[in-house]
Amino acid sequence: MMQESGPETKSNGSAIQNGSSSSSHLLECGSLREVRSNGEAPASDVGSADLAHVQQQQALQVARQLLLQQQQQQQVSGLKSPKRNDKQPALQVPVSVAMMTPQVITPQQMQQILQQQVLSPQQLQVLLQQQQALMLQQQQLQEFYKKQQEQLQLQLLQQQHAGKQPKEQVAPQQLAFQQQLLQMQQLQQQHLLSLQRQGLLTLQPGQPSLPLQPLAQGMIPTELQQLWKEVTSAHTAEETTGNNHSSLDLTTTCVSSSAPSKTSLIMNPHASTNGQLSVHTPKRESLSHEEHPHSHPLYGHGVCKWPGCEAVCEDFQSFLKHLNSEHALDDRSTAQCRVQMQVVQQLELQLAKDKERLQAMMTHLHVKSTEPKAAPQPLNLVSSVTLSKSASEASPQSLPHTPTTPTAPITPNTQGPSVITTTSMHTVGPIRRRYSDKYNVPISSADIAQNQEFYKNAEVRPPFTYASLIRQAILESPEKQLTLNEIYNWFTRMFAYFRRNAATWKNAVRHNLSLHKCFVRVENVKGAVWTVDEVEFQKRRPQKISGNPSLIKNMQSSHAYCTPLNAALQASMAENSIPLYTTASMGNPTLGNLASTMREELNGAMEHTNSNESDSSPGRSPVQSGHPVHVKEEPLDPEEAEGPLSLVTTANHSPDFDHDRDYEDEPVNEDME
DNA sequence: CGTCCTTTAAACAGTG
DNA sequence: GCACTGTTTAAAGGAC
Repeated sequence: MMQESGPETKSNGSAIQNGSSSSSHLLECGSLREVRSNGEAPASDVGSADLAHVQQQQALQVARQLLLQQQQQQQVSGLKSPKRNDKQPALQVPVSVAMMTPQVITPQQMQQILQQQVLSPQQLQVLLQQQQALMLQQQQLQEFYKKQQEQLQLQLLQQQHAGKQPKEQVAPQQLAFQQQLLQMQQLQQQHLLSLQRQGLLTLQPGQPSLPLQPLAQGMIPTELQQLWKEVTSAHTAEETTGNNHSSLDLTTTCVSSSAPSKTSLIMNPHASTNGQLSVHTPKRESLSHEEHPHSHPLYGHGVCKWPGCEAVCEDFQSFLKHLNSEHALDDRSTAQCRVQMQVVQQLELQLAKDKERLQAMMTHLHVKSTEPKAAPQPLNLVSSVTLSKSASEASPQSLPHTPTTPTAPITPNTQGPSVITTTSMHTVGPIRRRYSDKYNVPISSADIAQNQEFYKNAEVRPPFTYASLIRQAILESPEKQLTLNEIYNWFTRMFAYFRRNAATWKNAVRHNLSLHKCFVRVENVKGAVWTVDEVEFQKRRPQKISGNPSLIKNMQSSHAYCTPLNAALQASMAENSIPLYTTASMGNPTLGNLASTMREELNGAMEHTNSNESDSSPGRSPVQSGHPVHVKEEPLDPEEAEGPLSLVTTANHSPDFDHDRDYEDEPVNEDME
């Protein structure tokens, strides 16, 4: 492309740095195991009998894990094993390796898929989010481990002063605990699987005894908790902690994420930042919020996020009051919790299915990509599957720009989830494929919104026209008007794709602004701003409606419930005929809340999520789904843009992007570590 | 095949 | 003179 000769590319040479965050986490996670044995912080009062007991339990646990793993590998082989690395002994898969399983896609494959858009962005987004969740768990585990080390060392110091405990007993104890940690790591992956398979059926708050059985195979949460307390709390070692509540807690949260993160939730206030997949039970909340008041998953933006509640709570204290009064452990809460559990369960199921599908698609495409004729950009790859740093080094040949590293512009302030970036997906390729024409459907807010996180990070060309994007940018603004530069900024902020080749797309933006009558230039005090003439915009809408049926389907379904996650899920649901969604979840805001909660937690920063009203704009889906309905069956509400999208606008920690006229030159460095 | 639409590229003018 | 903004033209490609 010739755009490099444009004036705006002059300084791009040095600006773009390679992303560094993604791989390091994996590496750290991987190295955690090796480091682990170094911990020499001894500990406390656990007698040797207890120790023996613990070790016995561990042996049992390991055996059970192995069994479970084998079972899962057999039964779920369709899901993940197709591309499993065979030299990796199944029994020893550390979590860092196991977690790579979803990423076994080669960058080539990923790229091709992205370019061809055979996957709906929603599906990819779901995948990304799931990966983010996993990575977050890793991080939490790390933090947890560090904390544990610190505490153990503290206790060592104390005990050395007290002359209480001989050192010999401490080392094996530490070792035992480290083994526990190791197992916890190893269990993360399989636990996810087990969630998918067993899910929340086991989570019955009213029946604490029942749920433990399947989960305990992997976790033994009570024992773990007990062990922790024994090890860490010398002064409370005598106490028995395995009461009903604790088992309920552990069970509940084991469902939500994983044992390690749950443990950290309970015991390590620093480790619980996000619980994306959490099912929030009252009990758990009461535990976690005490120590982590700023990240209560049920509280955000002054609103109680208990499914279906949305009560306004000015501050956190009032929220706690509200939570304890309105959502106490009663029948109603329990029922709601069950519903939520089912929702999550379905989500997990769906995730599993989508993952399987993705895997199959990847496999399929990989075969094709090796064919001689294909491979439009055979060198347009990144080198590492694991989102490693080296990915950025393999710059696409036909794109002289150093690849930008969209290292999680999503959540600059929450490094955790952002680990999963699309570093491995960057570079759309030298040749702009005109696949977007297939989707030359004027977008609605929801369309952009549902994929925003995806496009924010993946350098994939959004399948929306410039006009649609410009309109979206303008409508999203508070005053429904933007200067040209602000439009530029919106593009770069919302789409990783537009962080390069600025001369080209900026020219296109200007061209579109001038060309389309729907964009009205308004002289302002401080210059000129651009606004949208919706009538004009609507006039040009009934265009060809063709293209990917699934995409359209996604669009359709998403409009009703707006949140991106919802959209993807619903689309997939529909395809997979999962009944619960259409009945239990769709009808009430539960799923919407869940989805937005998940999104929020992943985003790290967010504004209100009015998933109820936001941008459903039901009048749009017929148009977009190909039904040539009359253009203005519904007065187009400019407010619609303030739904999910505004949510993302604030996801960037720096709302002021006026500086990013040089965005192309300095892309998203802010969130690099 | 023609038309419409979109994208890309480029030239040009006005302005600060 | 330069950068930015805004307009306009042209060409190409895809969809209908």
